[in-house]
Amino acid sequence: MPDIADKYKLHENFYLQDTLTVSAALLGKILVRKTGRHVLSGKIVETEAYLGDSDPACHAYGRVTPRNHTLYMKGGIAYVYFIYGNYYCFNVVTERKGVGAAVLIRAVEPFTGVEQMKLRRPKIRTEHDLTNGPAKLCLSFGIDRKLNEADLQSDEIYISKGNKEKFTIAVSRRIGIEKGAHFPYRFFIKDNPYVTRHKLNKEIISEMKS
DNA sequence: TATTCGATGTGCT
DNA sequence: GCACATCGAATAC
Repeated sequence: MPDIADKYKLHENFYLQDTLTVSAALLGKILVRKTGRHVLSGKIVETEAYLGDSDPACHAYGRVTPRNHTLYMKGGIAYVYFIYGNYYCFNVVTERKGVGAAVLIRAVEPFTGVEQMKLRRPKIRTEHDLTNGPAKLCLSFGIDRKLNEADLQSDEIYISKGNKEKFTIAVSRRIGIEKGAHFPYRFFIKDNPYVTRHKLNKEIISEMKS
């Protein structure tokens, strides 16, 4: 069943651009997840770029393995990995086949399907806790390893254009890593309440307008 | 409010 | 064996 939002899906060429460009450009776009009759969606408010086999923080650093081979596929698919024995993180693969780069979606602002998200996360305290973190949003959106390598032109998960609002993009170091930690590869919408709460929010390296 | 710490399973060395 | 792109409960203040 076609959905009105389908015609606003980001074109596959969007994902073939430079990874830092994609990482910043994804802010304000809408992540859409369809499960059964439900449509869950949210505005992307925080991302991190992982630049491929030359970036020591990227899973593609080093050899090709069963886990990271997804990263080397053509941009425009999902890379979902399991972490810390409990959680999943959702990435968008970028650039040409063989580059090994991706953008981690770290936080979204819920748009539709909030009640369904709450059913999946009955213990949250505030609405922010639904999606202000990479593993939290995967829980709320029902994203797990079954979506690894999913085509972002598919209906089960995709990203569409947002509205034309203007906002300030802030840039900081990446969160939760040790190798390659000093690179300014984290992008977030300044002052958006759904951004991950972190001390790096006060250590903004640069800003730009969307 | 800020910081610490345990849970947990998988992939790679 | 150990590191790990996290979370949330417990603790300290």
